[in-house]
Amino acid sequence: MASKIPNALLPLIRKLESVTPLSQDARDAIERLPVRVRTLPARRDIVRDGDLATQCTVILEGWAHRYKFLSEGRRQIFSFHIAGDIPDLQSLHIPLLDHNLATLTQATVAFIPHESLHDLTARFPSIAAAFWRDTLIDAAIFREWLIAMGRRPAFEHLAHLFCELYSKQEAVGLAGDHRCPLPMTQTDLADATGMTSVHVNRVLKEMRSCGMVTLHRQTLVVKAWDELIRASEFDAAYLHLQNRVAG
Amino acid sequence: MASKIPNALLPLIRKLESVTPLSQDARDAIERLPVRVRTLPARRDIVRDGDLATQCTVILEGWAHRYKFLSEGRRQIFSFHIAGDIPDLQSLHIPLLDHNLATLTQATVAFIPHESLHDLTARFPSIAAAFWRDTLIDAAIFREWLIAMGRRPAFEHLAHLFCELYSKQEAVGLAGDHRCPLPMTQTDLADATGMTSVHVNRVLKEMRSCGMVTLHRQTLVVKAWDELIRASEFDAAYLHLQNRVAG
DNA sequence: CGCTAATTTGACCTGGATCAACTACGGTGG
DNA sequence: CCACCGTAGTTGATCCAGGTCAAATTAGCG
Repeated sequence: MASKIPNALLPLIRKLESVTPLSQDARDAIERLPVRVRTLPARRDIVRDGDLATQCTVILEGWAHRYKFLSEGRRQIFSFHIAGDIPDLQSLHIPLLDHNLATLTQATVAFIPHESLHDLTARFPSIAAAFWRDTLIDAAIFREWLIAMGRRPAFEHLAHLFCELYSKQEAVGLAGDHRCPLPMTQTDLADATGMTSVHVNRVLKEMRSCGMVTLHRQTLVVKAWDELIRASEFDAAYLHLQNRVAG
Repeated sequence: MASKIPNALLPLIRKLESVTPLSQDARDAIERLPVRVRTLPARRDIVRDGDLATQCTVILEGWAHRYKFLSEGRRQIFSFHIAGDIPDLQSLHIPLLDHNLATLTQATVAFIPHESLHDLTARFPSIAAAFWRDTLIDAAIFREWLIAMGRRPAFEHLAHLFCELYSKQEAVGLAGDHRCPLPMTQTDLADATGMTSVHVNRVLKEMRSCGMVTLHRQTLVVKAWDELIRASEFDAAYLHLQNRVAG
C-alpha cells in the first residue's frame, strides 16, 4: 500500500505557507518527497512515549493529538493537530519520543523518512528554517497553554482554546464564518485544559446559555466572536500566522 | 564597553555539550562569535513582548526568566534560565517577541547579532542542529510544565520543578551533592506554578517538615532525593541530557 | 433494537485562593 | 552601631472554583 500520490503533501505546503513564505522550488521539492500514506482509525497511537522515531508524520486529513499518561489514569493532552501539521517534526532532531502521538478522529497521514527530511533541509535552508519556525510556533502555543492553565479560570481557558483552534483552522482554509469542526470529546477538552469533564460540561452549558458559543455534533459555532476574544484575552499574535485572522 | 572576551562563551559551549556533542571546529567557531557582554541588575527586562529582536542573549552568569503579564497584574513565568542558556534563541526565526525576557538575579549576559548566528549556522549545520535541538528541549520542558500545571497537585508540582532545576544545573556543573542555588522568591515560584505565594509557602513548610527539601537563603537542599523523585514522578528523560543525572 | 460511549445533572467536598496581619532580614543612612 | 524601611516570608481565618461521586439521559452505530 506504500505509494507516491501526486500532491499528497498539499496540506503540508498550505500549512507551511500559512506561517512562512515558500519559493516554487521549495514547494516542488516538498511535493517530490517520498511518502507512505495510511488511513488510520480514530484513537490509534501513531508513535509512543519511549519510541525511537525514524520518520515524521504529516496529517493529511482528520485530527491528531499528543498526550502523556501519568499514574492513576491521569492524562494530559498537549496539542491538537489538523491537516498540514507535522506533530512529531521534533523527532527529526530528538528521535527519542517523550510523549504519545495518536489520531483523534479517523485520519489520513503521510510518513516521511527522517533521511529524506534531513536531505531536504540540507538542500533547502529555507525549508529548514520553515520547519524550525514551525517547531518554534509549537513552543509558543505551549507557552500560551501554560498561561491558560496557570492563570486563567475555566471559562476563559476554554474560550481561549476555542479561539486558537478556530484561528488555526481558518488559517489553512478549514474554517470560516465563525464555525469549524471540533471533533474532540468533553473528556479530551478536560485533559487538554487540566479540568474535569464534568466541569467542562458545565462551562459549555454556561457558554451556550450566555449566547457566546455552542459545541454540538463535533461543530463549534461562535455566536459572539468579539466577546469570546475579549473574555479570553485572545491575541492571535502567538500563532505567528502570515495572514492574520480578520475577526 | 563592547568587547570581545576570550572564552566568554564557554558556558554556552558547556551547555550545548550537555545536550549535543560538538566538534572542535564547532567549538572554535562559537568562541569566535562577536559578543557584547553586559552585567545587568536583578529584575531588569532584556527584551519585551512585542519587540523585534535583532540579537540573541546568552546567559553567562546569574539567572534569567521568561514571563508574560495578563490583566489585573496576573503573571505567568514560563522558564528559568542559567549560565549557558540562550533564552531567546527562538527570536532567530521568530523575531517578533511574544513574551518578556528578564534577569532574575544580577546577571552577566552576552548579546550576539542574529546576523552572526545565521552565518554560523549556515557554515556549521551541526551547530544549527544543536541550536534547533535546544529549542526542542525548551518545548519539551514546556510540555512537562503543562503536565504539572494540569494534572499534578501543588506538592508534586513544586517537587517536580525542584528536580528539574537541580538536574539542569547539575548537567552543567552548577550543582551537586543534592544542593543548588535557587534564587527566586516564593512569589516567583507561585507565578511559575500557577499557585499563590501563600500556598507555595505552605507547601514549602510541608516539604521541610517531612524532611524532603529545604529552601533557605536562595539555596535548595534536597534531603531525600529518591523520595522527591518518587513523589513528583520525575523522569529526567524529557531534558534529553547527554550525561544523565545519576541520583 | 440494543449496546456503548458521551453528555448532562445533582449533591456534596476540598485544595488552594483570598484577605489580613505579623515577623524576619538585608540594606542604608544618620 | 543602631534605627528605619522595604521586601520577602509566615501564619491564621475564611471562602469558593472546581473536583468527586453517582446516577440519569442521550447520541451514535452496527
